[in-house]
Amino acid sequence: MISSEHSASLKKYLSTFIEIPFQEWAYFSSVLRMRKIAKDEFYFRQGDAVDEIGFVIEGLFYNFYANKKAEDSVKYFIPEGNAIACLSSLILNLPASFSGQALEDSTLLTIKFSDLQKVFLRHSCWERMGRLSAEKLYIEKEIREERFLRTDARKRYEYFVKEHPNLVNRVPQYLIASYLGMTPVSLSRIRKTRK
Amino acid sequence: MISSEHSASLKKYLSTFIEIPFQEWAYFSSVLRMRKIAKDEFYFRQGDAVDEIGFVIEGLFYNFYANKKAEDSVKYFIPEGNAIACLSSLILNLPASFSGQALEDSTLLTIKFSDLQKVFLRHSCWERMGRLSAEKLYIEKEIREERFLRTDARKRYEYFVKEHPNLVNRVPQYLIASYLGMTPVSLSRIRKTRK
DNA sequence: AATATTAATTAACCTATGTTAATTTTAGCT
DNA sequence: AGCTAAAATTAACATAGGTTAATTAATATT
Repeated sequence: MISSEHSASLKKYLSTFIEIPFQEWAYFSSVLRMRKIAKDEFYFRQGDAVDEIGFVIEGLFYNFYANKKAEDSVKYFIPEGNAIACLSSLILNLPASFSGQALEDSTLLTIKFSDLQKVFLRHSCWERMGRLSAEKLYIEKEIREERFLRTDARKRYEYFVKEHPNLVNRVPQYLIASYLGMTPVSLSRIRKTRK
Repeated sequence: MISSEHSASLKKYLSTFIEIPFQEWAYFSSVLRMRKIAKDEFYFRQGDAVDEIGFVIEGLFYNFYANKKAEDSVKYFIPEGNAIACLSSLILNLPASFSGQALEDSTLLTIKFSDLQKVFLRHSCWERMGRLSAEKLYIEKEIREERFLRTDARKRYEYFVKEHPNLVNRVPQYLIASYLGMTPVSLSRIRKTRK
């Protein structure tokens, strides 16, 4: 059982989507587990069979595709207050297509995907929560698509600084470069010539 | 009221996500409208207030961002059997961030977003359908993200040919180029040097 | 069928970004 | 604090892909 102190941040997160009946939250929080992951440790690795979703209570993760020859490709940063999972693999029941690794000492609340499937059947509020959070994730990816489609490297960095001011000094620069689809050398040049 | 002949393809599509009780389908199909859109006509325009989702029964659409100076940026192709909407605008209640235009004479079944919200409250099967289709869209965008992040122009075209063989000869080449984030000149060069 | 329009190809040239490698700075360790 | 390793910067050079413009091919129109 997780202390309410620890689950408060997750409850707050979920409450942005739905109102959770008391009983439902009681059940939901009973299937949560807490897990600490030290800096540089993996939460899951590309190729793993994954079967849970994590919620970052404190700390910071990043997801990345491991490339054979080239540098890894950073897919996403996940700071506290956000969910981390290889969602497509959970849904399609495939091995993880990317890895998740801690950039700081972190604490997660985790729920098994099978338990999540079960709560979907308990009460429609969970189904709704699932829909709304999937929609939110979709919109985030849509924005990312738009950036790759319409903007060059310099502008992508400008957007990043504007939209993730908290990450700029918290994440190594070469990972930001990778997230934005450019080399660390290129990002360094861009930073040098900013107004 | 839409004839069952016309709504069959939508029912089939939705049935890949959920089992729809008879009564629910009766209601759902009663709020559908049919709409024909001729080649080159817009379904919606960037900046419009949009309030519906379309399902393509026959024909083909594409969504694109209109750029000030540069060519338009193609976001997506929507052939028959797929849904077309500016989803983020519906969800966030914002003007459409891109346009949707017919590439062929097309037929749509449409549902008002407000009616969709209502069916979500009628029966949890709809909520589930919403979740599952949002998840599906998310996964598609995730794949697109991965392509922009890890692969060069040539490879992106190879994937396109492999994954959308039906579109290759149905869509003007310069739109495919735009969809893949390159110029028509560049795509022409790539095609010239393919094995 | 002839004409007009639009799309695709080709060529010449250009630029943003990649590559490699050396140098400096920063952050971690003991 | 001093040593080590990792990250960031810089410079020199390479290249994928952009730009412009001319040419050819395909499509639509009368």
